[in-house]
Amino acid sequence: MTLESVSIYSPLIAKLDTLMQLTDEERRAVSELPMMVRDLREDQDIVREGDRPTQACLLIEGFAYRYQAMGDGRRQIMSFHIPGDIPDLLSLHLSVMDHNLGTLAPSKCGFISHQNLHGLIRAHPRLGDAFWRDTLVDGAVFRAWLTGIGRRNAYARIAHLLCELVTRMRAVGLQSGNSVRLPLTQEEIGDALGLSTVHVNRVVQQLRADGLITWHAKVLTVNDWEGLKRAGEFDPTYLHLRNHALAAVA
Amino acid sequence: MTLESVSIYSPLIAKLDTLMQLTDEERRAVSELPMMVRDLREDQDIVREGDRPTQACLLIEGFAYRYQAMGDGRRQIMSFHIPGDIPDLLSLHLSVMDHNLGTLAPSKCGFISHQNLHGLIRAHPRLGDAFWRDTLVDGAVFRAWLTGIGRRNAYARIAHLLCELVTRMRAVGLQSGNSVRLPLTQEEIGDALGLSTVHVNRVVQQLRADGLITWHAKVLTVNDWEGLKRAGEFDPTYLHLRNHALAAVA
DNA sequence: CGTATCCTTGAAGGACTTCAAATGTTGTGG
DNA sequence: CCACAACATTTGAAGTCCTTCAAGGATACG
Repeated sequence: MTLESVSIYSPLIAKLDTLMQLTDEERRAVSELPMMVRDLREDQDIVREGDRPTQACLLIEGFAYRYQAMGDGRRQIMSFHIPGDIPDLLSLHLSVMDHNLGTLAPSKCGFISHQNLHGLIRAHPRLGDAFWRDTLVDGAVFRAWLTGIGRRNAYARIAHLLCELVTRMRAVGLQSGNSVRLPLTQEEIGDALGLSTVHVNRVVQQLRADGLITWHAKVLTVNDWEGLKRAGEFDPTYLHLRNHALAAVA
Repeated sequence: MTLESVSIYSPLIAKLDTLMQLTDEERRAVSELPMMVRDLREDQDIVREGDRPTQACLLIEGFAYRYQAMGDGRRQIMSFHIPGDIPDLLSLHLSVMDHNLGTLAPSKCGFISHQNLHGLIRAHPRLGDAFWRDTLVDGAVFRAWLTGIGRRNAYARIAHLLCELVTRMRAVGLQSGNSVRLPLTQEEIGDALGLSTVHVNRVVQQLRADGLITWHAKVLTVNDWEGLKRAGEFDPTYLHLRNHALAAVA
């Protein structure tokens, strides 16, 4: 990728590139997609349960997450999202949102109307397949989380989540060395993995003591990748990354 | 639906009907889809983790489930499937299976080649949308399970699962009165909800004692639908059923 | 530099698991 | 149609992983 091609479309193209080999023509079509760009603060809802969106939200910069609110004020976080993701792409074919989407950090978002998305897909069926594929990978991640919450203890669960996030960020070039910028609190980790904040804290300390990670000031560094993978029984197959993207993970 | 139209395609058409209003032309196209029909015994794997299927499996009769095997022999069940479902439809765009698909009861399956499925979608784009939509609902169910396993206690979790299964079966006409045929063991419930068999047993007894259900000889009867819904905090929105299918649930 | 947020620590309690064994049910072949 | 094996459900008791409650530090940001 040349320098001049770095734009608000770069994260999306990098992401699509992990899903499918793009032609120049397809790359051009994507980067002509009309988009309304907005800057969002931290902790802001983008779409809410019950909404009927007419557009989808491409995350360009920042960090987002999806969650379901319980009756008693607790919540279950069901996914974290990084630049290039379109977390509510499912609204293209599911008219009513069954969960919320919000930011975890100050973010830049590009809103794309369903109409334009449908048009792009009609003109470029292979891109349609890539988008469909993207929503299927989304589902695969839910399945992996199910296995973690249902059958793994807290230590393995947290290790697995960290492996997933690092792998996904590396695949779209968001790492620097062995570090990634992770603007997550321990409370959010807990809400994602079905654990209390207190317990997350104790387990994270254990991961540090075991020499697997250092995590400070929203920067996560993996000191022992093999060890962390082993601890979380992490196998990246379920992310269905194309080989070149997996290779970046080593 | 007239009597003469009852065929091996009926479950699929009933299912697609919960997703989208079908035209007669689309109905005809679906029922001309070439299909290799096979009868399967109970407890038989249909597709395994690591496989690269070239066909998808339509469940015509019986009961199926998807699961991931852990290193230590335990497993996490991630979904249950009823006639009309195509549990491995995702293989259409995800080349490698990241989980297993098997039968829970003697079943009749129709195997449809990816090639024919792609052909159908090309000729009838609206059906393609319906299939995409189906995989999105699949994902919505995973999210609902995530919330259950992550944040609900055993009592609510089991109640929620029973509500979901009854609702889905009713939507395609598989109920009889307040009863459905559920060929699930308590062990399988446990493997799906992240609970031990022993604990499932105790909680099911509680549900019975509370007058919500009777469950015997693989037949589940709901005695107090409102009570069961309340116990599981069940809201069917996430199943994204069309109104007519939801109405059948009352 | 103060205040809100996040991280950390200790202690007590609870939901669920594990182990072990008895009882009940279903299907099969003699 | 009974006998028996295989499987599923049920019960009891002990233990554990994780939660909850409570409070003290550290860190970040205006």
